[in-house]
Amino acid sequence: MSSPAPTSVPALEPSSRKRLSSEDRKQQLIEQAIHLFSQRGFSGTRTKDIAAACDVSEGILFRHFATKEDLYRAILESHADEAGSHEFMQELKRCASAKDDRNLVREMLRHILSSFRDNREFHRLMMYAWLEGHALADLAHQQLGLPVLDFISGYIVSRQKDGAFRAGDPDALTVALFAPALQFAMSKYIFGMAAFQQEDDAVLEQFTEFLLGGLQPASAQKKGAVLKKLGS
Amino acid sequence: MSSPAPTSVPALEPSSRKRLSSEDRKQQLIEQAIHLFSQRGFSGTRTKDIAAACDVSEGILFRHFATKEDLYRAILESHADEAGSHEFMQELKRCASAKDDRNLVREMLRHILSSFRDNREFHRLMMYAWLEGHALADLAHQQLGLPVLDFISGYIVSRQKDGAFRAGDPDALTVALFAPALQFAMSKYIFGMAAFQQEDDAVLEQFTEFLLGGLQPASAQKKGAVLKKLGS
DNA sequence: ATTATCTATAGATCTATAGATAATGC
DNA sequence: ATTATCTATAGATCTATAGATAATGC
Repeated sequence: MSSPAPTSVPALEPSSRKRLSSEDRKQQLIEQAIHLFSQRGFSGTRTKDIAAACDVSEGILFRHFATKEDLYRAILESHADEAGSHEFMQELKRCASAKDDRNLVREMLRHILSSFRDNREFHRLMMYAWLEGHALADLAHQQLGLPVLDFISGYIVSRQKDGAFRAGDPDALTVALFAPALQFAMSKYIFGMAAFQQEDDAVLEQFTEFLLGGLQPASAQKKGAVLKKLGS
Repeated sequence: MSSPAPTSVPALEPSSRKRLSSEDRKQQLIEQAIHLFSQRGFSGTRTKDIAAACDVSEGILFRHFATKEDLYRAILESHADEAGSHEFMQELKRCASAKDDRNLVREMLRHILSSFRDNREFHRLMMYAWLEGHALADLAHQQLGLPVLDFISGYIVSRQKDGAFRAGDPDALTVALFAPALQFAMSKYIFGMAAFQQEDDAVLEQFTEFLLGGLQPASAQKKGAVLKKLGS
């Protein structure tokens, strides 16, 4: 006990404890909250820890956000309209009007993979929100997810009319197109599963060719459904 | 206010408050815990609520499980070895030795869909466990998931040697095969997304044909990778 | 003068335990 | 006699608030 630890020492150098503007502090709180909520979920995260991560007292947190739930909402809303998907949708439309199936599929998958890679915390958060049945998960999906899904579904219909894609329920085919990249990205970036550490670029190419194959009309394939159906 | 509610009335008829054997009560607690944990996650669920769902006091819960964490472990462990996947694996092997690709894929998808349909609470729980980084999620995956993944991956390799499946990384192709059914089942049964309410049997057939198409070697398809590659 | 911040604390809730009580099985 | 159960409560933790203090901008 040579150096009796004083109980109320300011832990950090005072210089590091800047006094931020209301807006800056608010943003910082949101930022740290994303980080912590994404790791432990809403009910697994303590307001105390969020405040500590910003090096302020809890009182400050509740001055900016009346309740913990308010803070959560602010996060989800802050990302809900933050698209970056504008350019992405433009790119998709370019490919679609050129009927460039390969690049359309590739861009779709690339977007999914990079979105999860670059915003894994947000996606983790959204997954918690889905599990917890938070209304804003649904809202975010309607704003971010559905437009893309609808567009792809529509493209499939048009290409089916061209005879370029197999017949079948466009919605099911849409799921089938998105699923591999989503599944891979979730396993790798959200769940951190050990078995999914391949490079994004490599699986991107693999999936693209596979999916294009799946989209081929049955008649374009050597053997398959037709023969089997007759046989059984 | 004709019948003033007394404050400490035994809420239910005494007859319904059976005194269960230790083992029965334990099972009941696990059952209700699955139900509640799957809805709100580990930290979102109160031991008080679990006990109440079994119509016993909290003390009883802690007599059976020393800590809340212990109860959680007991749940995950109770399902970890509960396979039912034995017959499933047998069926897969039958299809594999007959080189019946279509039925193999179909059985795979059917198993995924029915597993999520019949055990949605368990799967929700596992998803929380993954997000929360619980070690037992990884354990369960190693016991339940990996064997199947490895088997499929091995089958793909063998069929590639036959020239029946397209070339490519077997692990990536395995993901692509599982992904649509997993994605659909998760969206429908775990997240309860409004857009995924199609019948399992219908999407099962759609996915099966699509995936078989994706597995076709490039040379078996009318146009595709080869021509495009030469062109670019 | 304004406003970001801290300290201290209220009030609620949550996990876990101790000791008393009542139902069951022998 | 054994053991499942309840009641009551300790001790920790968590959200949220009130009032005092100190840094900033004018």
